[in-house]
Amino acid sequence: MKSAWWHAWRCNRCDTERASEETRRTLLLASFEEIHRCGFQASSLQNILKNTKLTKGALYHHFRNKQDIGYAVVDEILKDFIHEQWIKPLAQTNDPIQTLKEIMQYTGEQMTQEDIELGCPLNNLSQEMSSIDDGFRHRIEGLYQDWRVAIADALESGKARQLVREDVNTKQFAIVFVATLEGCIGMAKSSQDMEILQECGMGLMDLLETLR
Amino acid sequence: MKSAWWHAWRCNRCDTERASEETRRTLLLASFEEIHRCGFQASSLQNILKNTKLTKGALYHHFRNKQDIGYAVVDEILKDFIHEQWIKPLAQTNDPIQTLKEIMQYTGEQMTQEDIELGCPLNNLSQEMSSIDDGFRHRIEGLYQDWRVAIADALESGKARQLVREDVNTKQFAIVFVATLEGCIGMAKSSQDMEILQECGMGLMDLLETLR
DNA sequence: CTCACTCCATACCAATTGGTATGTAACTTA
DNA sequence: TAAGTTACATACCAATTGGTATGGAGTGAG
Repeated sequence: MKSAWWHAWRCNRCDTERASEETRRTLLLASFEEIHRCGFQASSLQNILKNTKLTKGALYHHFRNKQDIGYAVVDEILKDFIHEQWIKPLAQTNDPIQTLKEIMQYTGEQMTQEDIELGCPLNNLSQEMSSIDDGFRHRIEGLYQDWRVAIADALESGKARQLVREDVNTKQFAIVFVATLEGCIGMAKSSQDMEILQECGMGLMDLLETLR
Repeated sequence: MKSAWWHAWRCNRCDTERASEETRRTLLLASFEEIHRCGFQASSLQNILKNTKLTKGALYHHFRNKQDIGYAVVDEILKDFIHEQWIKPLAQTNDPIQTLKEIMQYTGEQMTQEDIELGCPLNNLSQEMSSIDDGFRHRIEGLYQDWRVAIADALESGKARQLVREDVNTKQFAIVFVATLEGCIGMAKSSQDMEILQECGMGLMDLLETLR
């Protein structure tokens, strides 16, 4: 039945459906945090449920199994993050180099001590699960691919505007850029030293400037 | 009792001590491989023992607990690897840039498909355990520190020989170099694509050349 | 010969794991 | 009103986990 406008006024079905989506979202966010803290394999469904005050009934109603939860975290939460933080700004910018530096600076400033300790959730999951579960690997590699393509495309369009040197290998640079960024965050994670992150960031910024 | 030379001829004590060290080494290597495959937390003592055909009695005779095994893997196996592969060659070289490129090339060529899939054991452990266990973190960070210092020192000595530009920030470069290298291996791991590793390697090689 | 010590095997343990079966309240549909 | 579906909660399960207690074979010391 199509919902007419007057159904918005107290449509019980809509209410419960919205509530259901909300609990699913709650489960998903709690799962993301648990996985971010402990890794996927060491993450415990008990802990997730403890934090949400929900039960296994709820969890296994919305997800088929633990693997399904992990996949959903990548497909929904991590994907959203990459798109909002990187891909959308890059798709709109006129000056890709400037935008890349701005995103780096912004995310660097937003980072708390805990963020540094926990590291990049995408990289964490990638390093842990890529060699163990192909479902994870394909999803994660897809995200990295989107990310790199967005950077390369932005740099190519920067060439057209003569804001990027013509001889730059944009595809290769995108690979190195993402790799270096993840590497830097990883270094900061193990050293738990903000200075290391900044030194790394500076190095990357310098590298970016060489593209002009 | 000091062992005189004639004790070498059938010293039963020495035999058993050597055998004991050997089983410890067997356990340690099997643990390293299991951890490299599954990560530390997901690694199973049962699997380790299954591969060695030893038992828990042996394992808990040589190690206090699972954590102790992980620490020993870092302190002995990973440390040895970094020192042999990177620190020693860098300490002896006259041309640090050339040596860095040679090590990269050599390790790149030696890498099997499985090595790419499993990634760098040091980085794997670092990303998994740094935020969870400070014992791991300190040990791993110590290794990274040694590694970076070796690179920076080599580059500094390269300055004296005018093989490295005077204005190079060697300490910062060492950080970026190690971060990028680990990032590249991580990218190759999730993409399972040798080409990605080579593109990354090329980028790093180019970066190295800018130091001359 | 006896005692103690090293090195390792066997058997067992509580705790935790992901997963399932069943129950039930709320709501929609017929 | 009766039947069916959704959205959970509760109770339970086998399997696996890291860890321990005990035992025994081999060896050196006294």
